[in-house]
Amino acid sequence: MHIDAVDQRIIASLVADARASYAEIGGRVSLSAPAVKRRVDRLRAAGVIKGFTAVVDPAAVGWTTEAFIELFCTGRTTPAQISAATRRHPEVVGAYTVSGEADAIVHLRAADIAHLEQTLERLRAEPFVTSTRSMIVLSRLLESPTVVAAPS
Amino acid sequence: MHIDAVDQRIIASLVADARASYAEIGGRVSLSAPAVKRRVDRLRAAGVIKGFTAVVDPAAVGWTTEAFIELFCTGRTTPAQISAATRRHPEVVGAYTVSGEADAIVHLRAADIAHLEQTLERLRAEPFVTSTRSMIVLSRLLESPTVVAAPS
DNA sequence: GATGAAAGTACCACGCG
DNA sequence: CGCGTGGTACTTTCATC
Repeated sequence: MHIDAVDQRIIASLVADARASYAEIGGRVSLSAPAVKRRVDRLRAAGVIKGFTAVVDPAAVGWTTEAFIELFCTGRTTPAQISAATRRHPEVVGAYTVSGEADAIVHLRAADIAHLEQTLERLRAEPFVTSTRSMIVLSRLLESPTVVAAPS
Repeated sequence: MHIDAVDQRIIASLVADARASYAEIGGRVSLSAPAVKRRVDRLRAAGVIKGFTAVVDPAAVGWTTEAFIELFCTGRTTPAQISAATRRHPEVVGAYTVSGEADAIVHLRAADIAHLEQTLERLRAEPFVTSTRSMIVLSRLLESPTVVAAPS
């Protein structure tokens, strides 16, 4: 699947405002509304655009505490196991296997410290977890929903 | 600002599909389209809903490499300094000050390892950075765009 | 370009303090 | 009685063919 410069600009438009009309996007990229729609449909079908979502302030819905947890796992732990385990916890908003000391890093979001501690305890109870190292988020400096700029 | 159960369901609807029509959301929460629009406008004005965005597959736009970088800073470094510095780099998709050994954690997304290394070098060149520790992401197991479930 | 749907606006009705 | 919230009616804009 090839993504040209116009596709890039359409994607950038939708990332900036997913509720923009096709006509509005078309005006920005010099295309008619139906032409934009066809491209968007194609991008969605190709999996480039996975969907459209609202950006919600976590604090406003009561989730004020955040942490990154480094997971240290037993020798024979597969990414699939970690994935399955983290998926069971709704507090997990991100999970990645990484190189370095730790085997994985988990991004948690909870209502408060007590809730976070409780989630951490549940994570530590997973059989393959040997130890964890917590980094409580003191302040969120930056968080881009997505990035679409072309690679330099 | 008070968010009631209906607001929660509207938010959940929009997180699931930001391009849903007001009538469609209204059908789900038993409200008329204008009533839904009024609530959405109110939620946006209050900053609960920060905006609407497209969820894009980073790999599809050529950004295949990802890392978390722990930053260790000089004694008198303010969060504002870190924020300003990370904001200058488009590869930074998230930045947080944290408790623990490191002072901050930075989430990077780059085209490839070379691009990542180059970005890391630029970050390390910031005057307040004394050292860094990199965790290259081997696989992304999970990444929720947003969370809206009510705190338990 | 034409048609049907959705967004956006205006105005009125109801319930609560 | 004023304020908040919801509904209906209507106009304009957009999606879709």
